[in-house]
Amino acid sequence: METNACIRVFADADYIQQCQARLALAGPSLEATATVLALAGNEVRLKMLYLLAAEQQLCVCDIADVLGMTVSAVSQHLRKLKDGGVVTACKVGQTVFYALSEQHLPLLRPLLTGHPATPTLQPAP
Amino acid sequence: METNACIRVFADADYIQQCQARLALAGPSLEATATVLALAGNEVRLKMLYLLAAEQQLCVCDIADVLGMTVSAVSQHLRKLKDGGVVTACKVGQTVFYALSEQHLPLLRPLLTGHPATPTLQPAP
DNA sequence: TGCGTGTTTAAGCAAGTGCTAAAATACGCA
DNA sequence: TGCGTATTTTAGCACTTGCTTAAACACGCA
Repeated sequence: METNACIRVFADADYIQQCQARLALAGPSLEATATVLALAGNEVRLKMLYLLAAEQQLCVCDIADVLGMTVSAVSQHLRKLKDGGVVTACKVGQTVFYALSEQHLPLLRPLLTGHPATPTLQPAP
Repeated sequence: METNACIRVFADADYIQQCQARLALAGPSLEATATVLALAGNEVRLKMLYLLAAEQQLCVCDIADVLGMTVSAVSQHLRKLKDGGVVTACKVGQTVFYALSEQHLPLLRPLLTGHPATPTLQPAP
């Protein structure tokens, strides 16, 4: 009943069905993970997440200054991150501070560590 | 000299520059990571990687059967994964077996584990 | 050599992405 | 109330993505 099974030496139909069963179980979890990775798999957004991991929290216009981008563009990225549950927003007066959300931190932390970084303070040359 | 710095209570120009310095160091590494995450951040490709992690290696048409997709579509995904150094191809006769590459495995492994799975064999109901 | 099978490639297209520019909110303060 | 600032939203547009279909390779075998 397979649409295009090749003439494999071992298994075949059983093998395919076993893989499908595995995927049926892990599928939803994988789809949720893919959503988060798609958010982190953008150069600009990953830099934002890296900055937020280092600075705890940042407002929109500071992120825009650091990245050299429009406030509008940054705001749109942050919206996607917030919708995906990756960051949280905290409004103080008229400025909005964004921070990493706890929700996906276990998944994200290993992706944000191990990059070359200044150890908090770098000496002048 | 900032384009749109908001009136922050602490730091400002110094603060921005410190963040920029941090990004200048981690930037290239983050960009490489973003490339891999963009590949993994696709539902279909993440499932492929998950299957390869479980089965060690799979040929194109078996992946197509398991996912219920066209061989062509699967092949195009595998090409991207191979170009990104995420999987390797091994041609045996006329069938090509794909496997996870060692190169980005440290980054990918935590993303592929922790999903609900059958422990190799599941009993009949 | 020719056919069948496994895979890749190319062209085309609908849908999605990420930016800009401009308008719309939201808030604090005089 | 009105102004200035921080942010969001909208519309528009160039570009990318992921699929389908069809053709092209590549390999094993009679």
